[in-house]
Amino acid sequence: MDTPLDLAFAALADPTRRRILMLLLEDDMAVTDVAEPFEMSLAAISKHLGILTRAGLISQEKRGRVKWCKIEPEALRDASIWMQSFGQFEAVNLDALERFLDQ
Amino acid sequence: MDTPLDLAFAALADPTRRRILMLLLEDDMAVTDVAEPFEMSLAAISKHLGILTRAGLISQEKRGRVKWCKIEPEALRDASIWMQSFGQFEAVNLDALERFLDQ
DNA sequence: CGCATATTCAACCATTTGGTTGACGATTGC
DNA sequence: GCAATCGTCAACCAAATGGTTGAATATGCG
Repeated sequence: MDTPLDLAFAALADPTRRRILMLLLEDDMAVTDVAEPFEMSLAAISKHLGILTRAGLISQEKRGRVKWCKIEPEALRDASIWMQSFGQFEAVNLDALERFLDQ
Repeated sequence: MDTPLDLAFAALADPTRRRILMLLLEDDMAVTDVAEPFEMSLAAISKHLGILTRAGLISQEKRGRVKWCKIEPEALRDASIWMQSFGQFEAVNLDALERFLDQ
């Protein structure tokens, strides 16, 4: 039972997957072309793309025999919002406030 | 060889650890108190706190026999920046632009 | 048709992860 | 001093992760 947030952060935790996202930022790409710059098998990249897809960070559409990969930055929004709110509420840390006032 | 980004995202991928961060948002806490609301052993929580510490998301300071856990939102900044830039560059996706212009 | 290309599937493997339990070291309070 | 408390360590376990290879499935091309 992984939440969307679980899936997004877990997907982003792998450097290969972050590199893939960077590639797709510049252009939609076929699976084979995504795999080209990596020193690992096509099957491995295919798995990574599956993880990114399940996390909603990319989408894949098959046209003919090639499957196009497209970035979906929408899914990053929830994760980003989570992190933003995390940063904001920090101001409410009472211990830190008390220590500050005690100085 | 995990980068700071790897460590931060991996740490955030676990819901237990995100709950811990939410707890620590309200207050600095001792390890035992962090563990209290969770249905798992103290040792497990201690491990989670270690992971959060290595990721730089919290810091721990031992005063007497109790170890205080404090949130460190600074470490989220890099991850947040990464995600922000991810969203921004999206506008440069040429395929998407071309499809738009073709409409 | 028949071959090449694009991608996934299935089985397998080593390592990591997230949890447990029980023993242990450090600190505090009566 | 001694018992209780705080937290970690070590050993162990099951399941997930990230990779491999080889076979299988579409699809396109000459």
